[in-house]
Amino acid sequence: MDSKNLASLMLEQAYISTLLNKKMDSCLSVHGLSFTEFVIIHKLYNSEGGSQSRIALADSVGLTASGVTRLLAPMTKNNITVKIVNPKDARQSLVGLTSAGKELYVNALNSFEHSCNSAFSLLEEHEVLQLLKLLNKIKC
Amino acid sequence: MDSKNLASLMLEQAYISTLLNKKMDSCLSVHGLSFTEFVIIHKLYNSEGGSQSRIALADSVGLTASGVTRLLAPMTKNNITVKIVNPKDARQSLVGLTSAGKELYVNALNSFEHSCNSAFSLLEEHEVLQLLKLLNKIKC
DNA sequence: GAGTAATTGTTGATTACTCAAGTATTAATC
DNA sequence: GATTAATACTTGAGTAATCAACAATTACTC
Repeated sequence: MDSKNLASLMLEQAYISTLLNKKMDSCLSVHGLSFTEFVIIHKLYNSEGGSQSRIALADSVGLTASGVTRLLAPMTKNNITVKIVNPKDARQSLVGLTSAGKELYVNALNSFEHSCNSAFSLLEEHEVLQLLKLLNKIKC
Repeated sequence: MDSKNLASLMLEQAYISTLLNKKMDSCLSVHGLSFTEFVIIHKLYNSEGGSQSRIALADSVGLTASGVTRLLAPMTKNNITVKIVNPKDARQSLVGLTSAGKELYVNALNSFEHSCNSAFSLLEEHEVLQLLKLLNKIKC
């Protein structure tokens, strides 16, 4: 396999990703959310029981525990997320969405999906699935 | 087209990209380079005439002009890049690689290609090309 | 050719992280 | 049951980027 192609792929992927991130940030800014914040509330909304530990959240999002702490502080202050004490393990504090947070998610999801539609509008359905499959073969 | 698939694709892509970025950062750190710095010297090494304006560099890398200025300052101080005054346009200052910079690039490229090989080792050649083609259909 | 607009950078202030070190709690070992 | 190790955060310090505002220069228009 030609290393040159692999290098190009990596560079192209990184380039596209920065641009997509910016696109998503700008589309979500009308809801007062960054893309990362949206990903967090998306994970919370779609997680079993509606709550998760900070570590699990960090892993599932690709952030450090520290990053999650810092991200959640203002969101909790703004009544989007809540800290739920775990009675079985005092080290853990679970994070959940408030009802305001859930509502915010539903609205933001709408904008997000719009923006995804626009970004991927040149792809046929089978290409989307193919892309997903190929991305999942990458070893990070 | 199902919006849910597109949303998943966006989220998956973002997740993989952060992990890949970290992987590249760590593989290049032995050369004292961040991934972004590597991308910069890659563009310079492979650009016609061996030099580029800061704006062109910023665009090709997905950074702002400001980001490029800040990135290049220490690299110029460390004798990796040089500022070349453009006699035809005093606003522009072109950026080029020093010979130390070129040498650094060649060494770093080796590590980078190794890391790409590892990241994409589960992909067949035709899948790599397919992935590249699909990524280029994304509208950022 | 003077005046306005556009381009190319740089800089101060801010944001979004990271890492390393610390605290608190739970689990494992002897 | 005491000690050591591991886990789940949090916090201080630092880094890498952003944006908005600025200066310098060039291009456009009348």
